[in-house]
Amino acid sequence: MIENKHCADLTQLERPNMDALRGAIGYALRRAQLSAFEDLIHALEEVDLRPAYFSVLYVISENPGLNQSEISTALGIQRTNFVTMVDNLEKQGLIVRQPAKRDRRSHALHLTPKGIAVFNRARDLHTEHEARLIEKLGPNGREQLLPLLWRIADE
Amino acid sequence: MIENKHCADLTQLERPNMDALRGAIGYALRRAQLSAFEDLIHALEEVDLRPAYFSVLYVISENPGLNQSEISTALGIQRTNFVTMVDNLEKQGLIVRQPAKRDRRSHALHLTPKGIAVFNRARDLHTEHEARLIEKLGPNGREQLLPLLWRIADE
DNA sequence: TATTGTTATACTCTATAACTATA
DNA sequence: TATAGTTATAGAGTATAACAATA
Repeated sequence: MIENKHCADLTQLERPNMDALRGAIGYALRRAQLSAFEDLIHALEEVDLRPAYFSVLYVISENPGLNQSEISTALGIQRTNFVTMVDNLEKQGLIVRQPAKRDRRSHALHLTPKGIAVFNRARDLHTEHEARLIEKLGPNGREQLLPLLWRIADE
Repeated sequence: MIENKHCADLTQLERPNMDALRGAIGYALRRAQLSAFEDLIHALEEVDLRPAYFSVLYVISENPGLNQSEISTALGIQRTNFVTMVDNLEKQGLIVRQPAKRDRRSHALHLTPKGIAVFNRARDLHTEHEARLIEKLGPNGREQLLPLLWRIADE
């Protein structure tokens, strides 16, 4: 008798056997990514940024003056969808499109002073998020995990 | 002089410095998950299944007769969105909603004979996909990676 | 001719509120 | 009163095709 009659109704749901799926790398990657993003999305609400927008500010911050194609390609975002993201970040007053000198087709992206301030706060929030993940992973977990993930992601 | 004058035009794009982002666990998880799914999505095209639909067939296959809430909860899919997925799988003739015996509100899900055949083929395609990931990860890569991912995903 | 940025568009995924029938 | 399933709907995110300006 596994069920306790006194509290059996607390959970009517049968727990499916998930053993095989939990052994699938892609499924585990998906669930881990969703769990990590759930935490990050919540953490970045304070600065009104979604994870993808934070990553765009990150790349611009470390590479000011690059054009949209260079940034979107590096992030794995299609140019066409990147336009909307740049529009939104510009509306928020966080970045500006400046006329590029060498190629008049392209726009050099830069953070505004407000963009720098918001990004600095976002980076702190992200660092706290990262610390929570590292605590979950345990000793050396991050150092083991990162190279494995990039072996899958690179190329 | 890094650029070679004879082939400099092959890549006009400057490569952004991505070092900091590549050290972020969440970003690495995202890129790895997208890369893995790109392969799986392509692999499952033959059987006209998306990864999430394959995971549903997987759970039903190993747990026939469970209701929609039990399966969707285990997969982290909201009940409300799960309805459309069950509709689509039923339209494809892969599963059936059967009247549950104990609770007339719920539907017991089962694979049809066609569903079993399609799932068996999908599982083979998935096994080949998994082998490609394992090859990328190298020796013991999978055994190191899986527990780390579930440490992040569980709870 | 090729590339940068853009618009338009469509499809998938995800999230919330409210309803119905049963429990 | 709570739960299983459903509907409706809105917002992200993602994909393709086509265009103007510039290279």
